[in-house]
Amino acid sequence: MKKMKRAGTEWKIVQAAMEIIVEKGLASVSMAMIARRARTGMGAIYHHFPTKEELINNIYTKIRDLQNPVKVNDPVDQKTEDFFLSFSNHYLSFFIHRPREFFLFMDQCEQSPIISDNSKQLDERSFWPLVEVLAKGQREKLIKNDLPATALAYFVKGALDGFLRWFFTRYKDEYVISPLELTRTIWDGIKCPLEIGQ
Amino acid sequence: MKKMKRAGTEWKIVQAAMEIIVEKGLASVSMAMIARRARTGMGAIYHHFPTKEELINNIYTKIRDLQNPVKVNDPVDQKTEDFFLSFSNHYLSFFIHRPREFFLFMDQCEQSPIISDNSKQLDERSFWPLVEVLAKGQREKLIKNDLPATALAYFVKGALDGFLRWFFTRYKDEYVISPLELTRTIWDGIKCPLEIGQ
Amino acid sequence: MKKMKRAGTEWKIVQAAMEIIVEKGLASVSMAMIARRARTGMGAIYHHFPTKEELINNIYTKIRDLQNPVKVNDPVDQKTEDFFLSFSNHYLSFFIHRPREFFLFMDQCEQSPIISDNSKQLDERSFWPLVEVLAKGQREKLIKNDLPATALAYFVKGALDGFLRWFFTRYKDEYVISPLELTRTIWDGIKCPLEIGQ
Amino acid sequence: MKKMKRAGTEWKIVQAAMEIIVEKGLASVSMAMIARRARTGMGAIYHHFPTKEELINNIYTKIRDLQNPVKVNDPVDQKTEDFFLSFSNHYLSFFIHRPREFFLFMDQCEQSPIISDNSKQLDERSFWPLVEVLAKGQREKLIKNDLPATALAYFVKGALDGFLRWFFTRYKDEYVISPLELTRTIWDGIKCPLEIGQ
DNA sequence: CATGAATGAGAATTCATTCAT
DNA sequence: TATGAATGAATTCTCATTCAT
Repeated sequence: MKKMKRAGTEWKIVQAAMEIIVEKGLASVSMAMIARRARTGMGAIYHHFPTKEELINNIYTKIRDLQNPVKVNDPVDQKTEDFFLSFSNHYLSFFIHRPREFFLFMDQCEQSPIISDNSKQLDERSFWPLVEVLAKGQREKLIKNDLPATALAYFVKGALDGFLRWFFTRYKDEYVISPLELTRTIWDGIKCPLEIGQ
Repeated sequence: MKKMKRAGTEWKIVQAAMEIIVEKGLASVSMAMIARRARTGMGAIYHHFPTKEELINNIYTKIRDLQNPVKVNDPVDQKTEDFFLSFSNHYLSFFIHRPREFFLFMDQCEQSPIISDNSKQLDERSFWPLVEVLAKGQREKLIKNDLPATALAYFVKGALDGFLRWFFTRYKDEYVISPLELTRTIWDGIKCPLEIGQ
Repeated sequence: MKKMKRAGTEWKIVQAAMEIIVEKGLASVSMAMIARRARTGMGAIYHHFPTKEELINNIYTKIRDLQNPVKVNDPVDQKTEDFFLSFSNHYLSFFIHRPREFFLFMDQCEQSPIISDNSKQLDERSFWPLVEVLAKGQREKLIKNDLPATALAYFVKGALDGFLRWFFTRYKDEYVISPLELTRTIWDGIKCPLEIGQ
Repeated sequence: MKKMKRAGTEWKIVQAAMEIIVEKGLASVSMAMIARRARTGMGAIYHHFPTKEELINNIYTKIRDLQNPVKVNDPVDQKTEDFFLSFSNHYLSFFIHRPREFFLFMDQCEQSPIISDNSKQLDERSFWPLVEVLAKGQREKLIKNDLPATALAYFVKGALDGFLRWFFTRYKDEYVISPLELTRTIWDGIKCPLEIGQ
C-alpha cells in the first residue's frame, strides 16, 4: 500500500516531466512547473530524484531500458535482412504503441548535453546491433558499401526518427499506416541492387 | 580597443552564438557567454536582437534563407527523379560546404520549442517542394504509396539529417564520401520496384 | 538562522519596501535593496509579488483598503457638514496615527504612473463619498458652486495632503496641533457665506 | 541661424522629456526614449545636458524660474489679503496658461529625490513669500493661528495643486472655471471669522 | 514521506554614458 | 555639432535546491 503510493508519486512526476518538456522544451522547464503539473510539492521530486539532471537522465534511461530488453538478439544468428527488418520494426513499434511523449521526449533530449555520457552509452549499446548488421551486410555484399556502416546506421536512425516525427506531429488517423512498409523501404534503399540475371 | 567599428558586429554575434550553442547546447548558453565569445558587450547583442529567443530564431531563419534561394525550381517542370535527386543533393551540399556549425545549430534547434511558429513556417516553405515532388512521383506510380507524401518527406529529411549528423560528428576524412550515392540510396528506397519483365 | 519562519515574511517585505521608498524615492529603489532591508532573499520577494510593479501596487492598495473599511457611511444619511467633517477627520487621523511611511509612501505613489489603473479605481471608490457629499452640499446651497464638486474634492484632498506633508516632514512636536481645526478651516472655505441678517 | 538651430534642439529635448515623463513616469523613462521622442541622437542630449539628472533638474528649475520672475513683490508692502490672493492667482494662472506638461511634470518631480537640493532651494525661495504673508496675517489677527504659518502654507499649496491636478486630468471644457473663486475659497477658509457686531 | 516558502547565485535585460564617424 | 552603435555595470527576475513544518 505504501509502496504503491510511492511508486505512484514517482510515476506522476515522470509523466508530468515528460509532458511538460515535450510542450515547452527542455530549456524552459523548471522543477516548480513539473511539481505543479504532477500535483506534488517540490520536496517530493527531490525525494525521488536527487537533481534535475538526474530526473531527466532517469527518464531517458528508463525509456531506453524499456526499448532494449536485456536480451538482444545477436545479429550473427540471423539472416541479415531479417535482422535488419526486425530491428527497425521493433524500434518503430516500440514508440508507436506508447504515449507520444515517449518519442518526443527522447527526440528533444537526444541532442542535448543534459544527457550524461553515462546515459549516452546506453544509446550506443542499443545502436550497436544496427551498425553490426549493416557491416555484416556489407561484408556479405548485400548492402551498399559506398559509405561506412556507421554512416548508414545514422542514416537509418534518421530515417526512422523522421518518420516517427511525422507520425507524432502530423498523422491524423486518416488512414492506416504500416511501419512495416517503411522498414522495407529503407532496406530497398540500402541493399545492393540485384545483378541482372539473378 | 574600446569601441568596436560598426561593421560586422551583428555577424560576430551570430557567429559566436552558433559556435557556442553547438558546443554547449541550446539550454546551457547564456547571453554573457555569447557576448564574451563575440568580444562585445551584452548591450551590443540587445542592440541587434531584442531577446535571446529572437537571436536564436534570427540565426535559424538566416540559415534557412541562405538555404532556400528565392527562386526554387518548380518540381512540375522536371523529371521527378531528377528533381528529387537535385533537391536532396542541394540540401546535403549546402551544409557540407559550410562550417559545421550551420548544420549542428539547425539540428539543435529544429526539435526545440524555442523556434517560433513564425520561423517554422519558413521550414514549411522549404519543405514543400519535396512533398510536392513525392506526391507527383506517387501519382506517376514512380514512388511507393504506402505512406502519404508528407510522411515520406519527413522520412527523407530524417535520413538526410541522420547522414549529416554522422558527417559532422563522426566522419574523419578517412576516405572520400559521396553524398550523391546517399541520395541515390534514398531514391532506391522510395521508388517503386521495377516489375519483372520490364 | 538560515531559513525564515513562514509567518510575517510578506509583511516584512512590505515594511521594508515602504521604508526604503520613502527614504530614497520610488525611482531609485532596487529589489535588492528591499531584500537586504527586509533581511530576506530576493526570491522571497518574488514568491509573494510577481514583479516590482505589483509589489508597489499591492502595498498601495493594502493601505487604501485599511483606510476604507468595507462599510462606509452613506453621505445621504447625515447632515452634510457633519459628514464632511467626519470624512476629513477620518482621513487625517488615519495617517496621523500610523507610521509616517504610510502617508509618505502614498504621497510618492499617487502621482506616479507606476500605480496601475486597477489600483487607481480603488482611489476612486474611496474618493466618491467626498464628491457625493460636496455635490449634496451644493444642491442644498450649503457649499459654493463656482466649481464642480469633483474639482472641490480634488481641492480638499490636496489641502489635506498638503497638511499631512507638513506634518510628516516638518512638524517637530513643538506644540499640539489639532487636525480638527484644519478640517474646520477647509469647511469654512468651501461653505457658502452666511447671508447678512441670518 | 546656427544658434537658432541649437536653441531649437535644446527645446525639442526639453519638450520631449517633459511629455514622456508625464506619460510614463520619472522612473521608467530612459535617455534613449527621450532621444527618440525628440527625434535627435543621444549625443545631442549630452551636448546640452551633461547627465540625465541635470536634464531633469534643468527643466525643473527652468519652470520654477519662469514662475518666479526675479522681482517678487514683497509681502510687507501690500495688504495681506491682496497679497495672498494675487500670490495664489499667479500660481494658478501660471500653470493654467501653459501646456499641461508644465504642471504635471512639476507634480511628478516635486516628491522625487532626483531633484537636487540645489533645485529645491529654488522651491523654498518661491515658497517663502507665502509663508511670510501667512505669518504676517496671523500677527495681524487676520488669519487663524491654530496652526503654524508653515503648516498653513503647505495646506494652501496642497489645495492649489489639488485643484490643478483636477484641472489637468479631469477638466473637460464643459464650463468656465474661475481660479479666482478658488483662491477666495482658500482665503475664506484660513481667515479669521468676523466677530459678531464688527 | 510530503509540502511549499525561502535562499541566493546566476541569467536575462536595461540604460546612462561614451565616442568613432 | 549630430548620430547612434557600443559599453558594461546595475537591475530585474528565475530557478535548482534546501529545510522547517
